[in-house]
Amino acid sequence: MADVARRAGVSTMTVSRALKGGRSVKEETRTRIMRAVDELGYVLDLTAGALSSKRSGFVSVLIPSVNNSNFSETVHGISDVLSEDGTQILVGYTDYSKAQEQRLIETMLRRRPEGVIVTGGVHTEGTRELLEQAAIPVIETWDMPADPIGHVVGFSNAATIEDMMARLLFRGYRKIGFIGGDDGRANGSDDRGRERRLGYERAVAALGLETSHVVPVGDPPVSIEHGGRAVVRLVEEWPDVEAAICVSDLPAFGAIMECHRREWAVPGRLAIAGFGDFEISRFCWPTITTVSVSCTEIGRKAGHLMSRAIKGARSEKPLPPQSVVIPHSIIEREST
Amino acid sequence: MADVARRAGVSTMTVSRALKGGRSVKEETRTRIMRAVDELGYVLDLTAGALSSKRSGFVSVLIPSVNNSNFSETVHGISDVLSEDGTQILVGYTDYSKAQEQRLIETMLRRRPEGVIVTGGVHTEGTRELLEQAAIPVIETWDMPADPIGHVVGFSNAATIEDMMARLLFRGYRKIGFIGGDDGRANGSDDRGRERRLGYERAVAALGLETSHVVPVGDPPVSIEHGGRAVVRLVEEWPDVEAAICVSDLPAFGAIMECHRREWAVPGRLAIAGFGDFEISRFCWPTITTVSVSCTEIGRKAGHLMSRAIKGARSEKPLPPQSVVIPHSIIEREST
DNA sequence: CTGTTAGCGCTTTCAC
DNA sequence: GTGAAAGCGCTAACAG
Repeated sequence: MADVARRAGVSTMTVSRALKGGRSVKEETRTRIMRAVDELGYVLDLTAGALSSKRSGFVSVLIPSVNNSNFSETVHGISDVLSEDGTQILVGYTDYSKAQEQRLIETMLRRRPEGVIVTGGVHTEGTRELLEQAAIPVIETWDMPADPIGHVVGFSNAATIEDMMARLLFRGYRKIGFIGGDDGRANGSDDRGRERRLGYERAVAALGLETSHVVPVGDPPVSIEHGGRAVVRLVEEWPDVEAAICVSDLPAFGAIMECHRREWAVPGRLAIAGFGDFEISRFCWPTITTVSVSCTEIGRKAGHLMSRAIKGARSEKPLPPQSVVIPHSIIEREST
Repeated sequence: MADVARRAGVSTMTVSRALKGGRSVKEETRTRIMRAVDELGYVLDLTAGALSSKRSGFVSVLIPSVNNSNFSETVHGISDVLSEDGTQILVGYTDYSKAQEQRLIETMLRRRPEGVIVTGGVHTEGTRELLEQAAIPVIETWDMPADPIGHVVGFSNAATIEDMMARLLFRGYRKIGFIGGDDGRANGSDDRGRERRLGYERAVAALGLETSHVVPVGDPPVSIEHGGRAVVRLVEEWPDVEAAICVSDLPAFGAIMECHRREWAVPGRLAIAGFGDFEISRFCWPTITTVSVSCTEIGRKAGHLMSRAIKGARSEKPLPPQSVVIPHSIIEREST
């Protein structure tokens, strides 16, 4: 920067201002500086800038898995919005493990992110302490935590499945099973899946169904393969079953393919519904009835909220904890 | 760090050494320091460390899209390997646009990454200049560039489809079409798709087929939906067609689902093959014949190579350009 | 609109 | 095995 300043005949401070844009630099001076920058091939060093200004320009984002397009879309939404502020994203994958989440947060805090966005509302005690100590904005997404750490952008996973149950009952189904939604295990737990199963169970109780059946599928990530095996078990264990709700569209798809193999008509012999409105569900045959939640919207809303929260923190006017509820809808398709 | 040093009765230098691990600090001193760290809830500031040591601990990774699990797996592989060195990843999505790629690289270089990993072998002139100026290790992946920037971890996309063609011919198919693989367009081009189409065309010529037919699908990302429409066009335009190779498993899946709808038996009426060995292809009905390339392995190999290259750069012994070829294989399943 | 001064919080380097 | 001094490259804060 000193080289650029010398070449443009100004001080480094003026170069710094010119490069940050907008602020109080005469147009002619700016032009001269930009020319010097180009001629020298100068690239601003944000590391030094971050140290000096105490603004890293980073936000940490933690999601359970790489291979779930729902979470990827949320990250995309966050990234789109925050890149407008020049904020970059540090992504971490927890593999559905809360211990791994804590480890990642520990590592990431060393980069002094200006905010942290996590998935879900269940975390280790250590994670909560780290985040409180860090004294930066925190957003929990994809769920409505009972005791939020900071801000929330989510929805009730249980409510989505209650709605799905209501819809299936309305369509005349009475013997409805549920696939997925295990409790926590050694390798991590699928909290959102468990919530969805709770929604199923609450609906069974509330709607006065006399029978119900849950087929667990093991540790997350719940995948296509699990759905195929689970649907066979469901039908074997409960031959009267008329419909199955899967914890996600992936096992729903696996279940449908397995039904094709066994020549069980879908929805004739068994209706199948999923969760997440994955691309696959729109083009599968039959198309899959599902719960749609805009994952990108979760990300965009979280991004905007984080942007506001960071501005608040910078100006010593912290944003009071916000809670944004993302709407969901039931999309009925051919599989029910 | 000064607070920790005071509490432990040492200098900041000793704290720094203790925190970096391994190096010359008496065990007892280290214990004392760690206790102080815990008591104070101290978190090391890597930003300051990076500035001082001139080692950012970052590597930039650029991939075309969030929503392609193949690329995500490659990132996962890179991240797994590099996290062992304590290196963090800055991911950028180019949306298949070379201009966007250049913009992202410009932005990321401001963080002084110690290396850059890009997807594909075609880039803007500006990108090449930026990377050369930066004088850091560069790895191109997912292709075998004619004129590499630095290192390469990839495979020949054309060769994979030539192999697929040979296999289909061996199985008795003669009238084989190709879906996808457009040339560049306004919104970016799918270079790997184009390479695959070239492989198809080379095979058509080399194997002495008299007829061939390509159905383009438009700008990437090529998706499930495109496959459904394209297969209809293929059959309408070339009623004799016996088999179709798709540029990826996603359109192959879409094509198969569309065939189910129209009651065109797969592979009876039309055999369909894809590329990428996506999870969907293993569980779809019928299961999909595909080209398998280990995406995670591309990532792991690139990660290891980057690790070596960075160590080389640090010790002033630059690693000469390496070229790693990732093997591929044809997986025959029910769809052919 | 521009410049000067004084750090940001660490690590390098050299000395002991 | 440990410490003291001197920055890394930028920007905040204030002055003009």
